[in-house]
Amino acid sequence: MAGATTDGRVLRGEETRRAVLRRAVGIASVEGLDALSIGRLATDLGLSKSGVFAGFGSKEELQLATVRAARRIFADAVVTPVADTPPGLPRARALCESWLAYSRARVFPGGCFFHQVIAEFDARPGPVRDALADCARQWHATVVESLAAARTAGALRPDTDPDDLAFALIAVLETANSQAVLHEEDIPYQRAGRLLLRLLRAEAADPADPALA
Amino acid sequence: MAGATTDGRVLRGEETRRAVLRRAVGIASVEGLDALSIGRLATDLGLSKSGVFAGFGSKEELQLATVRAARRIFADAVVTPVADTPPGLPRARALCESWLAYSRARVFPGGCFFHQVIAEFDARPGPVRDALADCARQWHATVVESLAAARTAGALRPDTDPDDLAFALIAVLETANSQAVLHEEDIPYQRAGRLLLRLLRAEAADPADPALA
DNA sequence: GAGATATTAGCACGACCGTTCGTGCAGTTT
DNA sequence: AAACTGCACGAACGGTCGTGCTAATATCTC
Repeated sequence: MAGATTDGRVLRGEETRRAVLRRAVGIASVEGLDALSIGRLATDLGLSKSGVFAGFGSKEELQLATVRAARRIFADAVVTPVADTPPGLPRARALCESWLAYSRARVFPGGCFFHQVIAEFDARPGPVRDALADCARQWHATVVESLAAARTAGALRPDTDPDDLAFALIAVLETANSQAVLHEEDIPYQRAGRLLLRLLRAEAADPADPALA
Repeated sequence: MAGATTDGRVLRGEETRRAVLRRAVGIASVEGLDALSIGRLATDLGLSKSGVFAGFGSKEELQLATVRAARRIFADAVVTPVADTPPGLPRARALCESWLAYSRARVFPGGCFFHQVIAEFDARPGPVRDALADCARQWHATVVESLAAARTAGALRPDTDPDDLAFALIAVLETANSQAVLHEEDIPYQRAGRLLLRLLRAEAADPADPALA
């Protein structure tokens, strides 16, 4: 009972699982979840194929675990850092900047993990697609929330539709990521920065709001 | 000499190549270019694996041919239909509407072919990535051209940056496609329609321009 | 210590992969 | 009619895939 949390065996297992997933999110962000192969992961990490397999039970479970791992990394890289900026418009802006930095810094080597794998699975019904849809919904909701808070706080015009605005902001972010990765340029990020500000200013109650400096 | 164009053998060959590519673009738009397998195409079409292979010479050449085929389909579905609408702002708007209709109608069963496969290959250098980058550049240039024409015609404000505006428009289009496919909804398309108009109006010299009705 | 338990290794399986080869056949040329 | 060309076929190659087994090896409980 006392050893339930200190069992060295399961601890070791979790550690290798983590190692596998660390590698898996990297591969998947570049080549997709389908390119994840158990044998390749095993070779890369000096493990046996059956060892990797045993840690997940099936390829689909490996894919789902990879999505969950990426979700944690995304949250840590994008959402958590803005927790201490004031809610409302400042936080909305911070979220966008944080996302841009996340893509630019290649937190995942292939750019945004979710852009890659959502495109891969969006037309393929199944548990993986469902998990990804959930991630997308939550991220979207996070942005919408901050915009709604900004509106109720009076920083955005009352007739602003937070859903529409969030859609536009996210569209700019995703497209910046996509074009920057595809053409190996920085320009899309600069463009996105300008456009985000313009979109927010267009809906701001006070266009000279210091949060949009 | 006279028979150069009536050789029934090469004609038959081209026909099977076309059949293969018809199937290939469909598969690739849903599952990606990597999911194209020569054996699967052969089985689906009642051909032999080696027959399909011989028609392309390598898997990569099959992928490139698939991209070229998709490019033609895209041009026919999106660009060609707007050739008879007047250049400038009307054509820019028509291009966007045409793109939206192309995605909505599932000209490719998995939504926009290029959204799918660009996400798949954007971080993987090679001939396929290069070909896709070319497609993206050309589409982007098409939109920019129409916006630049609109500006020189006086329909857009002189300080409008056609590149920025094209980026924003394309961002809205791509995101509508992505979300509509992922969540199996129509709402993203409606949102995109509204946002496109708002973006264009914001840059229009005359916000009441009949082209933006 | 002995014994229970959880993680890893080794090995084999059937299926599918891209690719190559030799062959048959339909159409063209002479 | 004979020689040639181009497409498609079937069989087979070496590899890799995901997935089952059965040991071997750590770690915990007693």
